[in-house]
Amino acid sequence: MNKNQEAKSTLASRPELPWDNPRFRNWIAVVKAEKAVVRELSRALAEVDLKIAQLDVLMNLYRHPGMSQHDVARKLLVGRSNITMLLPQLEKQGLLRREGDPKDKRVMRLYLTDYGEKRLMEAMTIYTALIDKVMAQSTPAQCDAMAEQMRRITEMLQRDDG
Amino acid sequence: MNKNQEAKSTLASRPELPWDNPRFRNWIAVVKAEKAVVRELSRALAEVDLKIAQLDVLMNLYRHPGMSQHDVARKLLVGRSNITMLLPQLEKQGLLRREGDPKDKRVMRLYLTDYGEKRLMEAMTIYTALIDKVMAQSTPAQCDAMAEQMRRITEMLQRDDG
DNA sequence: TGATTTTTGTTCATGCTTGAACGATACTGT
DNA sequence: ACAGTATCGTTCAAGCATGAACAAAAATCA
Repeated sequence: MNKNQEAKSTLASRPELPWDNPRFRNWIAVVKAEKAVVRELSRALAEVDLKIAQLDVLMNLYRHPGMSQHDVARKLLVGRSNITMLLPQLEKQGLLRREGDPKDKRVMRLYLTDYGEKRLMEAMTIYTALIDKVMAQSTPAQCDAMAEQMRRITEMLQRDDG
Repeated sequence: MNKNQEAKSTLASRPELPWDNPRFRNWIAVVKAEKAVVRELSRALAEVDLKIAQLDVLMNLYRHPGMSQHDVARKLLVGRSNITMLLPQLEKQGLLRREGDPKDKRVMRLYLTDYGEKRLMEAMTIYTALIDKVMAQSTPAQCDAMAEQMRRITEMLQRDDG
């Protein structure tokens, strides 16, 4: 392996290295776990021939039928062009349909088809199974506490944004 | 603004949805928070003209001077080709140098330059400042507990991998 | 030794995401 | 009504990550 650590005399002399900061190490753990779950989810979703980005769109359309492309983009925190280039694949597969809004000819309203809903349900079965397995690593109370922390973080950063 | 949300009657009629699963909602909170922090970190790192992927490489080289490209790729959970295409930018900036290993002519050993170390420290100042702000949303005990959960998750999924 | 298999890094084609520029449409204020 | 402004969706070029295919160099083993 690699055992050339003698250059670390410099390291020991440095005060307060980021890697010794417990908060920093804790955050790294979050990133790693998120990456691992996303990776696993990607693999699992291949079984129903869906990408995560596509599933995100379908999920939002299920909850909010008739969303505009702009709405979806904002909800998913991606650019509008991203949605534009994502939709043709989904439409070609017959998962959703786009209808021009008669009130505002600029916007396209998006609706899940029955087939799209069926495929969404298949994907969600896979998704929830994975999340159940992941969250089963902790007690429900711990999960709730963790989620609460995460929501505070998100809220704090969004506050800084605006 | 836009206030056309009357399509919500449909929502109430839907039975037992994944979105009502508390564990599922909790995980979504994790993903959102992670995304928000990554987004903010990207913006902040622009000040020192570094991408997150580049910083990841520099951080690992600081801790393990002489790593091979393969080692770095495995550590960062990315493909080897990714590293190949990442290095020229860093080398051109004078942040690191590549040396062929005399013992094994296949491998290229990577070392941070003094300048690279300096730039790394600047970036880490920004990084840790952000993480401190983020983690300050919870008590140290809560952060530790959360990180512990995350480590269990990562470990569980890696076990499934192998 | 010589043949086979692994490993390391590179190249290349592909796909995803972004941001800027654009046309069409709607809104605002005078 | 009209000129200026804002919004929605599209297009396009650019940046990044990925995986397959490849050449060079080790490692393995008969």
